[in-house]
Amino acid sequence: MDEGLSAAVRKVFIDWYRAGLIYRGNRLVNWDPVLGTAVSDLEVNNVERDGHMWSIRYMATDGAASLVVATTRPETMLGDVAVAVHPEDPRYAHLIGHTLHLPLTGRQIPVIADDYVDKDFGTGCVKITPAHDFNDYAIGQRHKLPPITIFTLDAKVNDNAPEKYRGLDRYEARKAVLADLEAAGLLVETKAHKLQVPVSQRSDAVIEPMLTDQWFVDLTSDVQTDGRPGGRKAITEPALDAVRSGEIRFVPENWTNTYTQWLDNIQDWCVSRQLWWGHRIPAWYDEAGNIFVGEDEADARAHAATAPVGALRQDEDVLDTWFSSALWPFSTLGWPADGPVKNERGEVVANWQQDKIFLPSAVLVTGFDIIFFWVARMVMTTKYFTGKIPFREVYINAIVRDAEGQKMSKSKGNTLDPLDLIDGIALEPLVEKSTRSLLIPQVRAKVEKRIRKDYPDGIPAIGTDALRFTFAALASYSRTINFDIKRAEGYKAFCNKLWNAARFVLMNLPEGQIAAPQGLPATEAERWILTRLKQTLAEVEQHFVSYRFDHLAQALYEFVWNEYCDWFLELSKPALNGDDAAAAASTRHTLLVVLESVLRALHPVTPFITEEIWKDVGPKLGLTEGSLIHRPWPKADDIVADHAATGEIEWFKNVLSGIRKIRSEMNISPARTIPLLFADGDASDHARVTKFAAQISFLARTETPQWIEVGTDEPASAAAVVGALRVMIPLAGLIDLEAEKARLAREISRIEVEIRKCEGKLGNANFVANAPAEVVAQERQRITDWNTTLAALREQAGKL
RNA sequence: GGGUGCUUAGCUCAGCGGUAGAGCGUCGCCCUUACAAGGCGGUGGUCGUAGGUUCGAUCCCUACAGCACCCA
Repeated sequence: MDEGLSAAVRKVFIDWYRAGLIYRGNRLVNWDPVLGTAVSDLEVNNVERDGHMWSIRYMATDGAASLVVATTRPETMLGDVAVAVHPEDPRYAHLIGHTLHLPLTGRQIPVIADDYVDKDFGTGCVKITPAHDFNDYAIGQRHKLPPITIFTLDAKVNDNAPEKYRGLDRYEARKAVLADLEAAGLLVETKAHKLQVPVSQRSDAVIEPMLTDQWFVDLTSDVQTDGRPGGRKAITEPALDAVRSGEIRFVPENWTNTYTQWLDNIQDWCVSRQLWWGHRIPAWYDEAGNIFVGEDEADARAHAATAPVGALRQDEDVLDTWFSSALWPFSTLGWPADGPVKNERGEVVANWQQDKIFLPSAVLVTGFDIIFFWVARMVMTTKYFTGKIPFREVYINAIVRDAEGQKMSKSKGNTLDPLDLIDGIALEPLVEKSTRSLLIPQVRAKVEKRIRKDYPDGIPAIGTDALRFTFAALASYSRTINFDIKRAEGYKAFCNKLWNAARFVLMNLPEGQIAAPQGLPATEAERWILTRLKQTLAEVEQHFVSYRFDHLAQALYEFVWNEYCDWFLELSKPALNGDDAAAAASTRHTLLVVLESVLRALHPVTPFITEEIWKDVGPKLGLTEGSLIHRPWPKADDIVADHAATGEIEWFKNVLSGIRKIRSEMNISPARTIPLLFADGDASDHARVTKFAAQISFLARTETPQWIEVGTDEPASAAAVVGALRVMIPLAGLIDLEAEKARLAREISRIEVEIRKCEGKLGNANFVANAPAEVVAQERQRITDWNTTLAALREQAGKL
């Protein structure tokens, strides 16, 4: 173990001990009889198991009466010290204060009254075994009944029990006890019962509550007997306040409740473990059992109030692993040394004097499953020992589950190795790998079956960037992520798309650097894509601030694919190949500039592919950083918006989509060049058609568009409507007249539905009176637009 | 028992008071000179159930159901 961190652990233990905040006590703890160690409450899982509820009769010593207790653990009766009933239970009021024969033991125990007892559960009588049940322990304390431990540390019956049961395992003892009760006629009833069984997280062994000597951190007392502050005041409350006051913020916010609720109900922290690895507890005992705590034996002696009796012996136990983890925020910065900390090669690895400025750090990223284990305890120790909070924000990420929503775990064989997702793996090796460590044949068969069903072709190679992008895209505020490989495959396609877009841009550039054009970019398409880039970057920045990586990934995905690739790259083709040299030069530069900004924005999410592409892109812009990671973050503010251009391009997209839709629905081959006519429309439509004629022809594969003058005959055509403009494709030889009529009819009825919805709203006096003016205005605008479209569609239908 | 979430298209998930969205799947046409890991165009949802608040509810409130997790 690293000496610097060991020093931190020792100092914390010793300081807390000398402040009266760590104590050694004989307490009931969660004992793992397989590992032979105490474990903390947090390391115990309660699982539902099928068991039994046994009813046992205890006879009163006066011979007149008896009562029946119900229990799920009959063997613990060997350690019973009383039977409790509810003080207001009329059935048993007459027995309170009497004594009972405890069967099989020859002991006598009292009947006591305690309102912990639930009158309606079982028989209303509860056997009290303080040494092996937490609730019973509390009752025992209240009634000053000394506990009787009946198990050894490996859960076998000990010498406090009658001889016949000694040495039996707790479950063998159960059988023996039941058999003897049965024989004595005292077993009244046996019935099936579902019960909560405490199970050790690490060993899966059933926990046995056991009275042992352990070390505890006081987190619950307000004030010590000598007047010094107790653990609640000194440790727990400052940690609560740090979050309650907003000094530390959880993202998503609702985890604040989880944190505060736990701290509000916290118990003292059992920090000793009977394991052979870990930080050894810096405590020594003399032959009289006195405790000496210190850096080492000499220090411990020096700080002792009394002289030790005989030789000192160090505690064999080690500290809970979370004890040292709790110190991470400051132990890693060199604390408790007050200067440079060197490693074994003499290199300075930390220096508290300098490094403490990194406290608090900005953010801790972690899973909600260790909010108690780790987050809360870091806050406690950091506040106590440095007076500062450890971090300002705690981002709680979701936990990844398999496609069926099951928590991934090695014992279930449903884990996915990230490397297998990145590189791909064939079915057989995947099956072998997933079942290799499974020892139970039934589980093995089940896992194999599931894998063959879920991944019949193995796992395709997703790639590092695509996997990273996938997790970003899945990182919403929800608490679980059901991992679906299909989603990752989609994002793999995105990486491919980006790669190909870059190839297109680069292959269209001449040798050498690409200079920026004088003044504004020459074309509206450029000014539009720059405006959209500006908006996207602004959005991305917001999503970083709010930790919405899913929205961030989505925004960049949409910009790259749906706008840059689908529209700008396509629009650049006529510009690059057209006659306007200035437009071509300007477009080349804009293609490059937007790509370079996108690479920067995507770099945190897809670091490798962006870096690789940038190696070619950066130099073309004369950038000197040499590596994408050295480039500054792209700022929305650095880009000039042009909203007029946006309007122009939106119009263009509508016209083009209209033509494409007709082509597709009328089954006109994409390769075929078709005639194109425009009719009606306003002055701006005329100007736009003139401006975009070449691009429309190029991208829609049409002949040069022609206008139909008002009043002249027009050929039967299929038409799309954009505002008041009719975009028409003559039918002759291309289109089925009936099919077009049907298509128009569908379109008309769809719009009529929309109009009726609008009319319904606007016809409602309450809506007009109560809704905000802008909502009403928006509704009026919509109905106007729909009516314009409808009129154009009807005119077109009439012409057929 | 206490608590916290979730329930939206076939699947995985966004949206959370004012025209229901994405990816994958699916259907049709296309190997069009960056990309078939692609292009273009479709299909698909009374937003768990029942009440309530509101001019208006997938969104807010209440109850219920189902699922998940946390703490006893």
